[in-house]
Amino acid sequence: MSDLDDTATRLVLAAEGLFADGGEEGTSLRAITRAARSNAAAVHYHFGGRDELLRAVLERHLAPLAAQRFARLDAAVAEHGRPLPVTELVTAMLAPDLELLERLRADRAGVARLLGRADTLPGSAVAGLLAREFDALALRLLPLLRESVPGVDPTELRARLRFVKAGVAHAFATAGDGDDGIDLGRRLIAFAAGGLAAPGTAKAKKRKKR
Amino acid sequence: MSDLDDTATRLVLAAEGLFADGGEEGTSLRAITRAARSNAAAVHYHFGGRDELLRAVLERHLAPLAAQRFARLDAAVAEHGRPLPVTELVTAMLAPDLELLERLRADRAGVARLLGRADTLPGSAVAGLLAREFDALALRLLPLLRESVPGVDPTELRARLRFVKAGVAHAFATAGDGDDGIDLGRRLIAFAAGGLAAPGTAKAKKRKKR
DNA sequence: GTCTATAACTGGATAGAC
DNA sequence: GTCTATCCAGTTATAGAC
Repeated sequence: MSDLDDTATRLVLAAEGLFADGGEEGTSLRAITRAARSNAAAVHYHFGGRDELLRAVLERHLAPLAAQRFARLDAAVAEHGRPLPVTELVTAMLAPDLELLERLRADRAGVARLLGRADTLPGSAVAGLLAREFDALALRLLPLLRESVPGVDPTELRARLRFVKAGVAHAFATAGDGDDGIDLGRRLIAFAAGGLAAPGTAKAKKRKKR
Repeated sequence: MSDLDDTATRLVLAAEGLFADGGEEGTSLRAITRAARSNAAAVHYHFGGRDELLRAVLERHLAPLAAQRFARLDAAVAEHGRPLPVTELVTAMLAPDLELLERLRADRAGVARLLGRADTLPGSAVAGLLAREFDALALRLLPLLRESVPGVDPTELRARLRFVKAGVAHAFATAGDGDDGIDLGRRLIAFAAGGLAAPGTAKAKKRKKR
């Protein structure tokens, strides 16, 4: 661990703490450099500016999550075969997020809230990052989901995946609000499974054939 | 309409437009007063400061919504009696929001996105406002929901209501992203109804009796 | 790679005239 | 109620010594 007190690492960690409980726009570069016992020039040298530093903070958590989600899906398919039961599918796709949330809730709830806000942040440095991750996940997930929930239009399934994502983001964004207890993960999985498996909003189709 | 070009009204409207497509912290008081053809002193005279102006912008949209939701619920109960079918319950609680979203999507998507971000805004001027509205709605909704979805723990139902709220917020926050079509409202209602009605996460209960 | 010093601005707030 | 003028603390970014 030669980078434990590497300047760049100290900056990312300090930024994480301050962005977490001060808001992204509310915390200044100066506050960060003060906390990291560094200076503004170092931030520009290592990251290029304040926005890219925020991006680095988020990616440090999000990149591992994405990898874990894919691994869990592979494992679930290997264990249960296809079609995957909806609950297994939902559990596999949400487990890494929920485990991270559980880890953060104890002593770093602010970081969880920051991650929960991430995909609605106005700043452009972050936009796209989350969108690309969602697209990649949806690409892997939709074929499985279509088998698990037959009879629902694919574009509707994709919309439902977005709602599930919103639920996850909400769980992160409200971490530490008190009453959201330790069952939140199980409850979110049950809710998401029910929502994904709901009957489709079949309307009068305008297909070539009828 | 004596207040059409009232200074306070001009300020609120200008602020709405700029907060909407510039981010809440990204737009300055000066930009707002320039757009409203007014000045900083007027903002402080009428609202007390920049944060309270943001609060006024949000409340102008949120207050009518809250009233409409209660009215729709009353109407739904009057029409369908109790217990209310889940889909009717969900439709009644979400219709005002979805109609507002539809109205905004055409030419004021930025305002929709602002409202969607509202309950995760770090600033303290807004916090509590949304929380109080949710509490009031949940107080009215939970008794109805317990009848419509029997056999699920009340605290779990409350958690599910939060997930539904998150879905609504998400729909607003992503307004104008392109692919989220005109069916989003119907789809959200179907998803929410399915999630609310899902089987409870019954676990080994530790009750006095067993 | 790291720092100090400073440039070049913009922020919200307010006093006080009208 | 409305404005101008002003205060000053705050911001990011960078030049240039070490």
